[in-house]
Amino acid sequence: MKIGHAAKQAGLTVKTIRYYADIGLVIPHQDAQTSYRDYSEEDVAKLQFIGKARRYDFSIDECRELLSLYQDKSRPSSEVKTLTLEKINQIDQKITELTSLKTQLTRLADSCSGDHRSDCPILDALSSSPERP
Amino acid sequence: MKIGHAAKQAGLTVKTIRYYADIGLVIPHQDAQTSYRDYSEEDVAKLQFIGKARRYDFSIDECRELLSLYQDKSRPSSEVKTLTLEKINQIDQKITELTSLKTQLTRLADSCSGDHRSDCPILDALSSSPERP
DNA sequence: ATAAACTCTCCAGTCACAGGAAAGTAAAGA
DNA sequence: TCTTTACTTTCCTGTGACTGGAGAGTTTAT
Repeated sequence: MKIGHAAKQAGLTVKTIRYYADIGLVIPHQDAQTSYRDYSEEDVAKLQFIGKARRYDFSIDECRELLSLYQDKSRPSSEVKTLTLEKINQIDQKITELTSLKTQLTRLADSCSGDHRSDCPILDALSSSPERP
Repeated sequence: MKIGHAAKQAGLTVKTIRYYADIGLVIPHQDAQTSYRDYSEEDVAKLQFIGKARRYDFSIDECRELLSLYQDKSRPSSEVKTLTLEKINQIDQKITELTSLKTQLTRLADSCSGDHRSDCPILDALSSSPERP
């Protein structure tokens, strides 16, 4: 099937799929006559797999790893689980950072009257030295 | 003062400061003889300001805006507050997304035995069509 | 036969820098 | 004074994961 069709099936853009072919993530058969990419059902399944993993915030390299695990019928499930737990930790850490950031910004915003006057504790906090956010 | 000194004062790297000069964020005086950048105390204060704002997750463009508000002594504080509240909303949205992601991944990880056997519900979930994560 | 829809490759841009090369300049020590 | 070391300059490339667009070729529908 041609790339546009594959894109619809996989829920990705044509550009993205071409990019995945370029970086060797999902390499379709190439029609010698037309030089059109030709995607098999299996290719589409891989693309769907990647699309989902990307939505779960896995990087391309992690997708590559997951894909090879996916295709290796004899690998232990612990490998996949480890990768997933690592990803959960990364996400957790990011959430912690963002939450702290939000707390601090909220405190700043609360301290600012936000009216027509020019006096602004937010800018004061940003410009005060030394570095004590 | 020269760029290395300014970098230490501001807690940024030399590379970063040069980049900020390139994009017109903080443009120092240029010594005609040596062609060395020459940073004033005020420049350093701006760099510190930007460094702090960046740590608060403001983009470069938002920093540019904050900086111009910072330098405009007559602007109303409401403008700064609005920008800050928008940023808080962005962060909040990101936290929500990540939390949902974490929940889903945790559910997947929990369902996987993670042992030597090859059977893996995580990969099953990633490869199952249609798109119901 | 023609027009619309699709595909191809190649190049540039995104964001906020970091790394590194090659060359010039300044400060410190012998 | 000479040399070494430390600093600075510009320029180019690379990052991640694509997106947008140009210009050309191909297929399908009318």
